[in-house]
Amino acid sequence: MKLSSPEEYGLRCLLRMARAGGSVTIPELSEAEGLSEANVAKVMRRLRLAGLVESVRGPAGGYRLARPPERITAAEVLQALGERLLTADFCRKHAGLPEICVHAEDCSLRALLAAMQGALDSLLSATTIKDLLGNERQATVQIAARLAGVSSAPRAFLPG
Amino acid sequence: MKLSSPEEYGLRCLLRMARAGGSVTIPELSEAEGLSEANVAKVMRRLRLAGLVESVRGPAGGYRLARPPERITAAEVLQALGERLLTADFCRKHAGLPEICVHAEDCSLRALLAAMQGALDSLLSATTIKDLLGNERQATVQIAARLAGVSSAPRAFLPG
DNA sequence: GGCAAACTGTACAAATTTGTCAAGATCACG
DNA sequence: CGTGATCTTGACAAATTTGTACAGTTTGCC
Repeated sequence: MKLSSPEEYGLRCLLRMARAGGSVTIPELSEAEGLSEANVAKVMRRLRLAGLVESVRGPAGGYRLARPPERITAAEVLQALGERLLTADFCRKHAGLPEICVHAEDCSLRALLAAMQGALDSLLSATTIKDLLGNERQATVQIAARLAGVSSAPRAFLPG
Repeated sequence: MKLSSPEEYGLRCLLRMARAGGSVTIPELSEAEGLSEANVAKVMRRLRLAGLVESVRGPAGGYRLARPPERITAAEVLQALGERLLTADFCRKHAGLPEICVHAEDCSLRALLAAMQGALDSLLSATTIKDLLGNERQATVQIAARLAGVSSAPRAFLPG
């Protein structure tokens, strides 16, 4: 069980964009993340189709986040770039007999997958891009706070 | 993000074995799960190397669980057949620059992966093969009970 | 209008994962 | 002690995933 390449690269690119603040080009992301431009383009396309980023063509173009970082969840990103653990066709696409899913074993496998997905969703839908902007230790603290249902560092509005 | 084939097949075969009670052969598992014998053999080998099942060769041979179903966790099974979300070489084996991991973005990705793995471990190490032996609904209830820290159906020892 | 920078989209190549095959080793039983 | 059922193992083939190439489109700027 591991993250697919698009899932990982998509997260990395979004984090880069969030840190950069404004508009970022494919060559810039390519350079920063050590990925080929073609590969970055492929990932960014999917993020655009999912509505997580917006693109501007032509010189001075590039990508920008479609929403502020605190309103983009890790769950949305992974959903946009990969599949869930338990898909609708799970019982169809696997080995052998079509009626195999009526057996108890397979159904309980579905139960396990559903529980795993649920555990991940709790975490991922509470975690935003903004939570991940610090270093590893800071991000760990933010994620833990989210899971505990504690709003991180409540502070006054800053004008502008 | 999805289960690898060995992970899925291994869980299925272990559930079959647990239901069967005693010794089960590769042809039997192959038939029951709709997998080729060669494929079953490959998966069972890894389960044996991980110490989750024991094999007997020769006629009347086969595989049996190395421990009772309530002492084999889903976490152990997945560990035996696949990789964890965050491996030691995560920062080494990925695109480009070796020093890329000193950057804040990548470290916070590590934080996310670690949190995801932690959430899954909580679930998977509390869930045993025995919890999955019923049908889908029953398994769902068992898993939920484990997560809540409630021991399922406490009952008296049975002699033998 | 022409050029260059940038995104878009499809088709193809490379790498990894998955599945199969075949030859070998072990053992119960007669 | 031979035979057949069974597990064991490494090499190979097929499928999927991943990465690249390339030909296009858009747009700001001169």
